Amino acid sequence: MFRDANLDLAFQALADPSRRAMVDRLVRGPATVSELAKPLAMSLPGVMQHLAVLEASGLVISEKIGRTRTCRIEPKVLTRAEHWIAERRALWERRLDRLGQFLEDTKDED
Amino acid sequence: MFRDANLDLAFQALADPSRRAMVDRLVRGPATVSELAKPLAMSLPGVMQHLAVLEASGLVISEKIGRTRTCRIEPKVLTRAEHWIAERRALWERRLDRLGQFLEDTKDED
DNA sequence: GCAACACTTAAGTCATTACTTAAGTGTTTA
DNA sequence: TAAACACTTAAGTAATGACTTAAGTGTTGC
Repeated sequence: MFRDANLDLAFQALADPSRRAMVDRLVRGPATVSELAKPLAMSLPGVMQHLAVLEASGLVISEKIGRTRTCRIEPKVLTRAEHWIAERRALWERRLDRLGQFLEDTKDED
Repeated sequence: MFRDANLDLAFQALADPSRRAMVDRLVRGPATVSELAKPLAMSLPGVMQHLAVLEASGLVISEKIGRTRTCRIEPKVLTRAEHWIAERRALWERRLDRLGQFLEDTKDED
């Protein structure tokens, strides 16, 4: 449970606005490196490096055909990150409920 | 929509396993700095710096009473991060559905 | 009052990140 | 076949991150 390198890489990847923009583009369908680069005020090697981070995290996979590389989302890691947060929110809400119940139960005890 | 510094900070904060361990502890209820530090093989100033990152991201708030500082989760940012992912997953699933429908519709066209 | 306690600040180190420009490699098109 | 295209590699730089140790501040218990 501790030292989940997958989550490290996933959240790290999502922490950068350029990479989130790339993910945002890719959930709408596959794209080439150039297409991903177009809206980003950045050199192509810069985009490649972001892509490498996204691939290392497992959020994105890509395949080269001829001279163009096509990238697509791989949703498993995205789902895992979402679940990590959802579980913690559930714990937090459960605790709030217990707290509310406790306050309710002890409302007029003194 | 672009340049969402809140999400930058939130995902960045969650990218570190020590900070996730702290969040994990705090969703179960408030804790002092020392309590947060105990399971982390790290000096207290190290923990303080992680706490500063968590507070800067808005994931955690803390209050000092006497000589002890008590930390607690502030769930808004956690929820926002979860929603960012959930929206992208929804977009991705919607696209898969459209694609499936398209394949279904054109199944025996040739 | 003074020692233990619970942080807190400061400062230094080493690694990683987010870029850049320049110079490739292999593929396609005219 | 030569130029344009779509990356790709390499290398350099400035900033940020994740720690550390040492020294400090204010609070509490004896």
